[in-house]
Amino acid sequence: MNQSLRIVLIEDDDILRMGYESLLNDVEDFAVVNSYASYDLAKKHLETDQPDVILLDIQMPGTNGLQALPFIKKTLPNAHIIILTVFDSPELVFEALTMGAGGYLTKNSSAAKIIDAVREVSTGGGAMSTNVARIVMHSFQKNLNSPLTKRETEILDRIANGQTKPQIANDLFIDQETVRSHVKNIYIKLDVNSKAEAIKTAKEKRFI
Amino acid sequence: MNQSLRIVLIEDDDILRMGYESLLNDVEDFAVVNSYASYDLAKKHLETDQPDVILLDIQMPGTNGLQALPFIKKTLPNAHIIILTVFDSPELVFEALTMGAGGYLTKNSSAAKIIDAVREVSTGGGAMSTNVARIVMHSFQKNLNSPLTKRETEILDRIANGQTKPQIANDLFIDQETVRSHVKNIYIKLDVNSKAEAIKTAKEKRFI
DNA sequence: GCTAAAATCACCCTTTTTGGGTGATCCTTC
DNA sequence: GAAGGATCACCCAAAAAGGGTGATTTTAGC
Repeated sequence: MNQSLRIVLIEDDDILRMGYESLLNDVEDFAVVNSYASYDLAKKHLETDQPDVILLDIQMPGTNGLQALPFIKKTLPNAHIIILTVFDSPELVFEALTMGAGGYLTKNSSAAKIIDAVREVSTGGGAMSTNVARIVMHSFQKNLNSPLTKRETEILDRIANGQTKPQIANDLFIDQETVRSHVKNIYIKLDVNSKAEAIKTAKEKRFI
Repeated sequence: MNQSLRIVLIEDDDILRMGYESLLNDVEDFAVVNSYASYDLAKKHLETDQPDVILLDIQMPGTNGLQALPFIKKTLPNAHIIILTVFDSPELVFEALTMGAGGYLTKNSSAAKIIDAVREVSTGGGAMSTNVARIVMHSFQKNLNSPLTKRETEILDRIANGQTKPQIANDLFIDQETVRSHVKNIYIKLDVNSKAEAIKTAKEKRFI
């Protein structure tokens, strides 16, 4: 027989929590096993709840959602967590994703989107609302008008990965002096005079 | 009056191209102004086509979609480009996103998803299919079982950003010797003996 | 085919940074 | 009160960085 997908809600707004609960319970193979108004209230029950998916609000009394994330991950390593919040600042999104959230939805998401997202993350997939996708995609975008040449970019990239000039020279089959020469040009173009500044500037301007 | 959203398709499969064209033309405010079987055929017309959104296949005869991306971006800086392909390898996804694609859809996407995506990217939003979202989210995930302490992580992170030990000491208001001490412990924990190796290992294992 | 930009290498020089060893003190947290 | 974490100290030699100045060769755009 097919087991239902076990879902836990952690959301401090009573109306919303009940709304999500009824929404998700109406889905054939979904079962909201429990719902809590805060992580502090939820934590001692999570282990017995054995959720497959947790919908987690960020703003909550006591331990907030992002703070709770690593603890949940630790007690339930196989649970998939979807952040469900009104906030969509890059900082919060990135923190949630680095902490291992499987999804990040803003609360304007449609019922269908939420149901889709739960199903998606339960199989190890990813789910995010379009505004979050925008933020994430933006973070990947490189500056296409870099003043650095291909070779210079290659070398600066290696410097940013901690390689020394001799190592770079060796890897690229060129002389150390050539690397030095490129680095000097990089410094001039970026108007800096040290590795740290070069990396900082290049990252800020998205040249690397 | 409201202008229609001008769309251009670049897709080498005739059947698919016609299918997308008819799908998108059926949308009230969408207008497929032209469609091409390759970028090489499209390039001289793109400027006059003035598309708002371009659906771009990767696999094509001649210049492929990813190679074409920077050129399109250059001639049409305000056009939004959606990659529409069968491939979803991390490498291709990241390359497309760094090159400035506004969306990345795999070809198993439903008609509704494609229409949504076009509308979304046209307003500067992001769009990706769930399998792509999984790849992208995965790339953010940090290892929550790092052997490094908070301070060690902080310091290794700064090393990875090119800072020298004296600079780090200064920024963190601690002595250089303390930084050295942390670095030594980091090297022991990671079983390495240079910055480059430490950064490499830490990035591979997602400790930073 | 010419010209400019990019990539390559050379040698001058001093200062800074690195990495290894060995040890000690002071918190905090369980 | 014990352990792990964070702090600082002093030994040392080797490595790397950065600044200046100049030259050659390759590649790419008009």
